[in-house]
Amino acid sequence: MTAGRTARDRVRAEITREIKEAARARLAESGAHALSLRAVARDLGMVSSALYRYFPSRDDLLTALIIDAYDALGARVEQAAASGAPRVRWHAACAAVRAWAREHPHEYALVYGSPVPGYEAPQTTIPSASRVPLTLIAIVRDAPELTPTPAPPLPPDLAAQAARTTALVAPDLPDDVMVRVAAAWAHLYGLIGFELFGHLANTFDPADALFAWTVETMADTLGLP
Amino acid sequence: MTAGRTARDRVRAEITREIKEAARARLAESGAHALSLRAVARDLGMVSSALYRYFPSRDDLLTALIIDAYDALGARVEQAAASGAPRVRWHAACAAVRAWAREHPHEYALVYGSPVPGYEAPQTTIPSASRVPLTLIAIVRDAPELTPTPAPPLPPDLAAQAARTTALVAPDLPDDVMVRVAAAWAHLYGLIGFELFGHLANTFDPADALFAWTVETMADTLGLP
DNA sequence: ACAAAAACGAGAGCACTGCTCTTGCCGGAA
DNA sequence: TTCCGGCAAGAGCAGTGCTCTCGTTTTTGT
Repeated sequence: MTAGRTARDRVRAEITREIKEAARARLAESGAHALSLRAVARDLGMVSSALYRYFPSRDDLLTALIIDAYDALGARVEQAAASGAPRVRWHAACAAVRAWAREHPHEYALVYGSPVPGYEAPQTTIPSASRVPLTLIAIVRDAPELTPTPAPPLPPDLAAQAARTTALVAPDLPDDVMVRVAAAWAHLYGLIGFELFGHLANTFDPADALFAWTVETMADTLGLP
Repeated sequence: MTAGRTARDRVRAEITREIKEAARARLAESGAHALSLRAVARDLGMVSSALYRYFPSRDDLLTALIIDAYDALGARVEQAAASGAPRVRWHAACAAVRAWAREHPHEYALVYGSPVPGYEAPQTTIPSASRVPLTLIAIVRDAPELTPTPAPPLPPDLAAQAARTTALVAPDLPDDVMVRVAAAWAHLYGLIGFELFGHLANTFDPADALFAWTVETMADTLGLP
């Protein structure tokens, strides 16, 4: 995507990249609510109006940063979960999400915290946002055999939703396993959110032990070998 | 706290209440990032500078709204979980959190989403913020007998954190049960966050079935009768 | 009961924001 | 060579959080 044909296209891609980089730097130290187009422009020695040639609005800049964050997190998790026994991959993937979140708290808050603008979720973010859950699903799908713990049977509507979802991403996955993965993914997200946003203060903070134990119980629930 | 001694104290409390009410109205329809002190002042027919007699900054107004939101949610959950068999109370409490979150999405995002300001968590919010987790703990503590599912043993540091926490809130609770409640609370938070912030779109949305099933498995994990 | 002190609402003003519009400039295509 | 489109710059608009000052009103201490 950076391969522009003409020289002008190439410098445009380059400047776009620099803008995002500067914005990411400001985001990392001040948070999304304090990300100002004018400040970013000043950091780059431009005037603020020039920025609008590259991003039609502040929200569009944020959307670009959101996609980049999803992709950075997704790549990190995919790499962490690339090989090994299923349970090892599971731990590695979960630990990678947490590690990235702790290293980039403001970017994590941008994508997984409360939606910043009047909230819209542009369709363009979906592929990037799906990378982490798809990785988790792949770990379970690739497991040779699962020995999950007993659980309540799925009511018909839940089974239908699970079937619709598996049809899209992992056709051979049993419905109840799909539901368990979704629940585990929400659990992981909840745990990291609690830690990152300070809801574990004075109780289970630092959260390393609680995190490791919970991830292990998730693997048990899924029946990963 | 509204019982001021002098007439001035009483009108001050009344105006403070009106300001919070107007701010909450704006919050409910526009979100925290669009909450403007000047707009609130206009709604009340005041000039913006007059508002600073009641709240020293915008963040202080938000903090007041956060405490109110914690208390509203806490009261709702406490009432929902007031009586019945432990498992019934558990379902009622979880459903109450979700219902309140769906009815007041922006307020929920304010307290449980990414921290809006440069993030500080004033000590004054702690008692209000603790009401929901304390209610969940009380349900488990009040259960006559628990038959939890097998789980990995607690590593020493996790057991120590759990012991420290139980000593504060439920001295007679076994450590591993405390850890399970904490994990369940994070799970609940994660599930609601996913639903509210649109991360279940096109998969498990509407989330009623996934929510009910997951809450049931949490009750199983805790061994609630 | 009266004066000092504190609290209050209104207004002007500062520095900042997102965003628009206009004005020139300069490089690549016809 | 002459256009024309993308570009940076600047001015400007409406809005923001917040501070300060200035009269007025209410409470408090003597």
